[in-house]
Amino acid sequence: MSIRNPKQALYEQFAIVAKALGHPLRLEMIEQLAQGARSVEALAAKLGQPIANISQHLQALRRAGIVAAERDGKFVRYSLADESVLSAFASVRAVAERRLAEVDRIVRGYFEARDQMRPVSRDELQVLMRDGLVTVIDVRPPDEFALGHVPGAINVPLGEIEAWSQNADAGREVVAYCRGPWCVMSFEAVAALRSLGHSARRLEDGMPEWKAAGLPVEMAA
Amino acid sequence: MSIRNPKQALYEQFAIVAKALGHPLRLEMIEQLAQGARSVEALAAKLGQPIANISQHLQALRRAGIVAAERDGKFVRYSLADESVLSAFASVRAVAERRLAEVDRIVRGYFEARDQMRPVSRDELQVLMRDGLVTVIDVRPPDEFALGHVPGAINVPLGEIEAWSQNADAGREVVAYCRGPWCVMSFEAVAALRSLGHSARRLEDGMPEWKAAGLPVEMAA
DNA sequence: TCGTCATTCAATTATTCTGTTGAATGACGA
DNA sequence: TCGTCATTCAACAGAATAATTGAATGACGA
Repeated sequence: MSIRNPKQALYEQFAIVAKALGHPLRLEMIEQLAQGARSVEALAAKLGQPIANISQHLQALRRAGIVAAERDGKFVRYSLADESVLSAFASVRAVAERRLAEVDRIVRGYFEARDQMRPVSRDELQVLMRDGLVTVIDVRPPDEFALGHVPGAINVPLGEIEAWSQNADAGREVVAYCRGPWCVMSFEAVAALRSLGHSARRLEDGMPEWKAAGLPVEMAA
Repeated sequence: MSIRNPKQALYEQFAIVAKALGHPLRLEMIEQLAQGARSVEALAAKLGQPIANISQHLQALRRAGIVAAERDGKFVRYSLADESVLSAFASVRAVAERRLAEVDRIVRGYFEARDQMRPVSRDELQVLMRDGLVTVIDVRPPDEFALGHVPGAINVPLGEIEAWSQNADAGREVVAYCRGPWCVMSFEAVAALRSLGHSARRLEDGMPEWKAAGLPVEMAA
């Protein structure tokens, strides 16, 4: 244990990152920080935890290079270190979603007792679209898009995000959605768009919920 | 803590996956399993660990849905549960690479010092092979080679590099690959070949990435 | 049916992690 | 310079995890 070859040392570094992701509260903190920078106090209030506890978890995340700290007046504002954190979060979730039968069960229960913390709600999106303030993209594969999508949305499958973004107005905000709140594709789309300099957010949930809410659905021509 | 809403329960499931990735030995096991299915005994031998220890870590990985078990005669063969595991591994690594200063130091100090030449990308290698310009050697042990290798590659385990090079055309460039971007064997192979007067480079990554990219894989006869 | 043997379980100890408390730090505004 | 207040540190108890040992399982082959 004391004598480590470089290979083992590397694995230890990787393990530090994964271990930092290995706690429910820290994951929740990461999702909060994905919405924007937060002070320790704000995070603590949001998550209903003692401030000192949040502070310590933030230290752990910082040691792993997952979050960055920046002083802003009296506050220290924490934010995600970079976009790669979001994709790591998304792929951990992808493993959990595909493999843990229990997740399905929990997710179903979750739809009934949802709380408020998704970036853009359906109602909010309707207002934004009515006022022409955002571009809405549907990142699902074309066949799913053809079966019904948010009126006015553009179909931009994940693989085409980068090409599409080059012709898009970089100053206009993009709202991405896919299959639902636990679908990774819209996370990845947002991460990709942000790293390309665009302003992007996720829709709170996805197509099935939109249709279930009785909102208009457009079919392919 | 005892009363969990569905959201927290969900984060707990995600945390189980991340926690399972949060141990150097388990990460090493995952890299091994990315090469192909392995028995407990084979893994233990490969990593120099007690069998019971490996078995317990495998249970942890299985609980997290990261590996799958399948009985094969007397042995239980473990393998990665699906492709999403590899991408989770890769994104954890990406976070570590970008953010941990120590990783940079380790990588520069150990890996890059041994390989100042640009590694060969997969696309580049395909062109070089198509045009017959290079000899490709797979420096992994024969058992891993047998489970799948780059078509046309020759299996030259590390210990046989010197003997093999004496019968090889010294004017022909060699491309070596092994288990992946962090596998040391191809670095050492390239270093050995260069010191023997050959022209040698590494493939940028290794076998699991080649297979994951959907490129053809050849099995042993 | 029985022995073999790869694998798993159970129990132990050492280590690490978690959450709480209260005190210390240190930047800002007066 | 000093008080205020967001944040961090230090220290503790309780819980979880890791590695080791030896015994128990249970599927295969004879």
